[in-house]
Amino acid sequence: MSYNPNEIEAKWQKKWDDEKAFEPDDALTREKKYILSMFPFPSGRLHMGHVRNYAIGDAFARYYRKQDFNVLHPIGWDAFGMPAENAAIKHGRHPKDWTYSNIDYMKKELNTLGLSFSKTREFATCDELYTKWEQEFIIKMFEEKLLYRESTTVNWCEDCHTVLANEQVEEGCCWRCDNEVELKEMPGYYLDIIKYADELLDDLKLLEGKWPNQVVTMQSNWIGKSQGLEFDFELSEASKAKLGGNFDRYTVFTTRPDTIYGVTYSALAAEHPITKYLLENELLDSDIAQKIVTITNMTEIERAKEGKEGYDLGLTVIHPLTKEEIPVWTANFVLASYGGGAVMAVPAHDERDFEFATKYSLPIKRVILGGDELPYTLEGNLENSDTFTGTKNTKAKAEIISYFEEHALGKGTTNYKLRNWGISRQRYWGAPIPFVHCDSCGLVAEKVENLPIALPEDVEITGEGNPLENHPTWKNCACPKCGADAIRETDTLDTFVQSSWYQFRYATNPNKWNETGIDKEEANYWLGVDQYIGGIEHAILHLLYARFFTKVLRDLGYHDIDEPFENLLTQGMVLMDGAKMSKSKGNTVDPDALIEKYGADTARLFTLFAAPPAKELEWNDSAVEGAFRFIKKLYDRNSKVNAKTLPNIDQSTLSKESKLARVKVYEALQKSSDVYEKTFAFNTLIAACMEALNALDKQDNAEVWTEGMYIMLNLLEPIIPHVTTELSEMLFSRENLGAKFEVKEEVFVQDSILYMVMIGGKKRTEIEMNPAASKEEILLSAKEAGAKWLEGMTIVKEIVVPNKLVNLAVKPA
RNA sequence: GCGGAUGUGGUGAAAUUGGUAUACACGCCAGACUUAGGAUCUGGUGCUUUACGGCGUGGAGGUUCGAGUCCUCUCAUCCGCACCA
Repeated sequence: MSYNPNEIEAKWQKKWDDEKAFEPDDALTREKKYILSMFPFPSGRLHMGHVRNYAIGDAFARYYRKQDFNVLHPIGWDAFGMPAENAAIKHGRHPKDWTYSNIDYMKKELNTLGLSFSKTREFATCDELYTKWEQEFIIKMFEEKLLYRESTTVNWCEDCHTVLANEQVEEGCCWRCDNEVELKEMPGYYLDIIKYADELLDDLKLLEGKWPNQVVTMQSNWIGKSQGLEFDFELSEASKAKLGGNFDRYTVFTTRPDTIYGVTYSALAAEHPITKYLLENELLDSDIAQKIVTITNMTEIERAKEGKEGYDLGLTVIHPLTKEEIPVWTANFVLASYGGGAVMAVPAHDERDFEFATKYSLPIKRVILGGDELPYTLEGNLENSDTFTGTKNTKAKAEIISYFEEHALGKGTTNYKLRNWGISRQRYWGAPIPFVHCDSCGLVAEKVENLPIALPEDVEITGEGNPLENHPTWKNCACPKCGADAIRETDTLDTFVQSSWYQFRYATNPNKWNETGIDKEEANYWLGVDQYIGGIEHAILHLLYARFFTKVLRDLGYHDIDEPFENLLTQGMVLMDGAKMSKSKGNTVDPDALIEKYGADTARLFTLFAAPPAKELEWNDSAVEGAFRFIKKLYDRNSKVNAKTLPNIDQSTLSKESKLARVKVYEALQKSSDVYEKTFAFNTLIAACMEALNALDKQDNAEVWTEGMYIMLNLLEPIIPHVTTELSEMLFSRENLGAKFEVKEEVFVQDSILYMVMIGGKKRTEIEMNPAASKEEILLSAKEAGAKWLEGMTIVKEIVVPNKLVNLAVKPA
């Protein structure tokens, strides 16, 4: 019978379903492994990236199941989001209908891959039951003041008609549609992620060595912690008067308090309240005012491209130490969103300040010695700095902060680049934010017993405005506090909120899903995820938010876990002709067609064999053929097996070829645990199995064949489960799949050992030695064999590396 | 600019962590079987040289009996952040 993947695969997929073979054990007693591939967005069809992601995850899950771990390997659907609404706009389909029918279709596709998912724990994040618990968390966060509403300048994508979080802006463009992001002032809901910045940063240490370095550093840079001094500049009397007595002072932040005596001007952001006041009250020349307004209309990227630009505001402040009067400018390089939107400028020791001062002929005052050229930004002793003169600048930082604190002029403080997470989206297809606006009570959280606040089904989605806002009745409600007529919040939650806690939802037994969002005991048992697998594109967004949510939910008492994902494997992209597969480029491979032609096992084998998982995977049709050939060959060799159990082999009776075959089989066995637990180099494990099969093929001992197949089918089962299970059932009644193997050392004992002979560091010849030969005997043989190259030479050093080589260092006699 | 990675045959990639570089696979070449082969099987395949040999892991040095692996410098490519005071 020849290999027929479609038949075999359908058979085992059905059997696994019928046997409910992959459900975790409800008794939380055994040691566990939680294996999770990032859940998919139900876009409509599976792509090769999914295949790779789930093939890797499945290999881990099946491996650990075989090692007797209690394995949780779930799947679900990240189901809210813009594409559902875009489909509605384009094809007139309801987002809910579009989403759930996509899920149905993709579920079938996933099923043909033979993945060992728990099927009872599957859910979609748009299920109302999921929304219900998410809304509960949101309300709790509001009660704990981790969630607040404020009106501020936000990133707005006109294409998506919604606000974006900072993390969702890539080079000034929307992460989803690549449209240029605009700035807009509007109210929204924020989660206080900055409150957790220190823990998020510090706990990265726990992930070192378990997460890719790159991801750890990216998160650390994104949080962007810096320490320094915060102090106030007091405005001069004349300036106070000019500002109508509305301002006395403003705060600045610096990481370089050591340069405080070098301050020659101060600069405010165009959005700073003082700048705004001057504009609104027409206290500036009209052409300057006009130019400042132009700056406020530009994004940060545009401002950066523009070069340094600024205007004298005609104000002065008092230097806190020298009491000198210092001019105040507005400058386009001062960011409104960081450090209070105002800076002290030290042109002598800061490149930006220097550039600006040079352009506008502002004074430059040197306060650190070292180098000839300005700006000087390296270390050195202070000068022109009153009592601090002569102190090393690194030391002076702390001393000056202390001085400010002692004299109540300012304080040491920490700043982060991280901004609070804006979670409102002005879209329909998301989880409604469970709040109500009441004329008398203000912002009120919905009562928990009223959850979920579900989406109305009868909406018109046109792409114009917020569909919930436009709905005639949905937003009308009673205030949960006073009962008066009130208006429901029409913003929905960012979809990243859903993916921030799904790992806990899976861990909760579905029979409790009605009663609780997260079961504490089960969460504590299953989490953290022992192996998380997904794309590097989530290095900041999802992975940072999920870490944050984990800590918040811990502090709200839902569980005791600090980090959600213990080990992270970021898989590389699937490429074709050197470019990422995409519909628009037309360089895609359809997984369905591939499975139809070769079967799921070939698809899985190829994706794991062609490259190590973290690397990019270049698609190659003929290499897919190669993977198929290997499976076919493996299948054909079932006729070589002559027993149903693992034979006891007398090593001494074997031919050289049979001995080598056993070596290869046991080498593959040795490799296996290393690959699953340390290196993740599935490609090398597969190569080792190919070598073993090639070596078996070069000999004809039926017992060696039986042993080889018995072991190899076990090793390959996590990678190509259908064909291995089929063969295993046929040959060994599946007993080898659960078997544990000892590496038999006698297999590696050789009759003779080949030593390489190096003379003068160059490989010259080889000698064959008895394994029991002494060092002296080996050297003697080596010298005999290498006599030709030793002529006229004196040996200065003799090195024997056991079982490997002899190296004779020589020099001319 | 800052940070993180990566550079090995025609291609995807290995190398027990300092010990015979190129395992495994694709491709290519030759042969067998075939009406045919884009099926299957067998053998070969780093470069160079008639040969002995020489040279080869981006480049240049260094450490070592011995370096793809360690050190110094350098080049190239990819990714992330980017006026964060």
